[in-house]
Amino acid sequence: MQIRTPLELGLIIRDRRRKLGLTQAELARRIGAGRQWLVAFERGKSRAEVGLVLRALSALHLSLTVRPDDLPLEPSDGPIPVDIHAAVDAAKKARE
Amino acid sequence: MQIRTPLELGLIIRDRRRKLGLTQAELARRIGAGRQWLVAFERGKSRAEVGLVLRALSALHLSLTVRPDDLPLEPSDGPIPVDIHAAVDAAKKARE
DNA sequence: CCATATTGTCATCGAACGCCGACATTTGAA
DNA sequence: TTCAAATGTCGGCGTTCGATGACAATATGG
Repeated sequence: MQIRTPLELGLIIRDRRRKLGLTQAELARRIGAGRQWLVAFERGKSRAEVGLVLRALSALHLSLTVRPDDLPLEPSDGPIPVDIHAAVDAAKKARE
Repeated sequence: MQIRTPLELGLIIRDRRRKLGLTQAELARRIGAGRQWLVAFERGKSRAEVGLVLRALSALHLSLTVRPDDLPLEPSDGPIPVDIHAAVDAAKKARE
């Protein structure tokens, strides 16, 4: 599964946690985090610390892979390229 | 590439940034972060916020994928399973 | 339905964040 | 080597984190 945003990460972890029959409290305990941290993270908390996220993935036996994005299999009609400048600018404005 | 720790993530981003001929200041500017954040993150900062990390990956055209860890191709002799309890406990002690 | 477990929310608090400016160090090219 | 660019470090500042406990709301099953 392709990850683009913190929310996607949260949803994936939520689904996996449920498939494994774990409660939020149980998973939180296993990764050494507070239960509320998991609640917020599964709901897309963007400022969650990456160390805890990696521990959560590990505890759920989910492996994370990074690879170059180029070399599109379908040259045209692939995923729409994101203009990160626009995205960041929009985010900054949204912050007020 | 398989990611297990924040440091691995930082090193991958550092390598990619260099391959693309970007300076820390340039990349930081593009993702809307301070230059010092990138410095710390590339060196393994474990408490970096995940939102910025995802923006960095995106800006470098690196795609992130998550998949279940089971289904080992080599049933025996594969990667050593991590005892997350021990890992978390060790980390907590290391914190003092 | 009711009882219970699970999940979500609130307020508090110390700790660490990320930003910034300034400076030290390292790197790389002329 | 020399010098400028890039990288690393420091202190200060306001903000937000994540842990905790307590409570409300929402599943879940008997």
